[in-house]
Amino acid sequence: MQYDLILSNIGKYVKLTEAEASFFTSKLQLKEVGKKAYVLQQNERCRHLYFLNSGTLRAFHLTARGKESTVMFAIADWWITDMYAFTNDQPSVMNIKAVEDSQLMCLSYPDLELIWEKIPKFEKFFRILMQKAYVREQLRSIQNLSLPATERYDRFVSKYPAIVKKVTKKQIASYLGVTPEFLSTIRKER
Amino acid sequence: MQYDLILSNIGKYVKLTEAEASFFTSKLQLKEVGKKAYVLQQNERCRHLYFLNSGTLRAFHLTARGKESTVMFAIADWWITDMYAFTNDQPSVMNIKAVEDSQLMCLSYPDLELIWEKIPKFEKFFRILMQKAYVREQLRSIQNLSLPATERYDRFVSKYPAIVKKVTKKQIASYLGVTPEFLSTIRKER
DNA sequence: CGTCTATTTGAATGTACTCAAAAGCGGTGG
DNA sequence: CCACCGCTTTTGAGTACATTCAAATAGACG
Repeated sequence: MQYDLILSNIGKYVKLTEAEASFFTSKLQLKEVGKKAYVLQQNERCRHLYFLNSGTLRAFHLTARGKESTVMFAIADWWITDMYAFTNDQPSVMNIKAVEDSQLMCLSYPDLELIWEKIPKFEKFFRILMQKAYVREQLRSIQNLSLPATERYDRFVSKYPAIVKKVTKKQIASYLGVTPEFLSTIRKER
Repeated sequence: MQYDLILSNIGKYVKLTEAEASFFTSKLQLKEVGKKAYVLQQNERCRHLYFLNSGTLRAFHLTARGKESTVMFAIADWWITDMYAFTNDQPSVMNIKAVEDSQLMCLSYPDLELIWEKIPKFEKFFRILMQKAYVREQLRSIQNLSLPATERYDRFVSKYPAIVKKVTKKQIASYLGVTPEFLSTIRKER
């Protein structure tokens, strides 16, 4: 049922007892959002950490001049939030918006703290989650600095084929840091 | 003495007993490196996590064409390693090199696992460390995508004044993703 | 079917790069 | 202690990559 995916996601890294699993799931809230709905608006407080049961979300930063920069995409089995805003209780620096109808599990920060306190294994799980997220971002930085746009596109397509199927070229362009027009000319060369 | 800085760094987030602190420090190895010495070479295995007691290190990726991209700088009180290579036991994707004479504490992965096992508080500490590192990288990505080089430079200078004092303009340029020549023209406008 | 947005195409522009060379600076050895 | 050497930084000219703007085409959705 609705908790299967999230429990198996956690189960990849730590083993929970029945009691621990049910304590954890008791803190989860189910949320369904329609395509184009905002899960989080920039400058709002970010109250929840989200886990995607199904659908696709996109996190993006919006500048004063209206330029969008995609921070990340999330599909089923991914965790997503504005980690800066969530953990520091600060106005969020990004929007999170549904690319298609999505079902998510929500976890509040106070509940997460309860979980950490009661089940230390969750500290380990989130340590691993944050470690992987850090490595992912660092590798992305290296690629952005060292590779031309054309290779960044090729690598994105081969690394995230499932995401490529779901999102628009314009959204990929804003993830790669190029304009949609330029991505179009890159793709023509392929 | 040599453990004061690292213990106070950890103490910001978790409280250790005397016994825990001494178990932890028993796993640390002191290392001194001279200016320009390599702490890690790209493609080597990355056996250690490092904490800087003093000095300055720079982590950078080197492309086939010889282009350097600075991943991060570290000064006293910072942790640094090739997190990808360290945690996955893979060939490292970056070099780590001393910008000036430096003193570091080294921790091996097997020892870190022992510490996690014996003192779960360290899972929490590293969860927080990884979380902050993730947030830092994510904010850097957003800036790289949304800001022109000139503003990225201004923000770097105001965010990391202590690092600016230690490293060359060329190294800052490779962190910002511009050529030294272009950074020079940016600075002229200031 | 009509509207809205995404995608493509092309022309003009600008930002950042390459290459070359001069100037500055720090370290080293005679 | 000073002269030289190597590397960093600056400067400038020419170039290339990527952007902006405008408009046509194509797709998605009600």
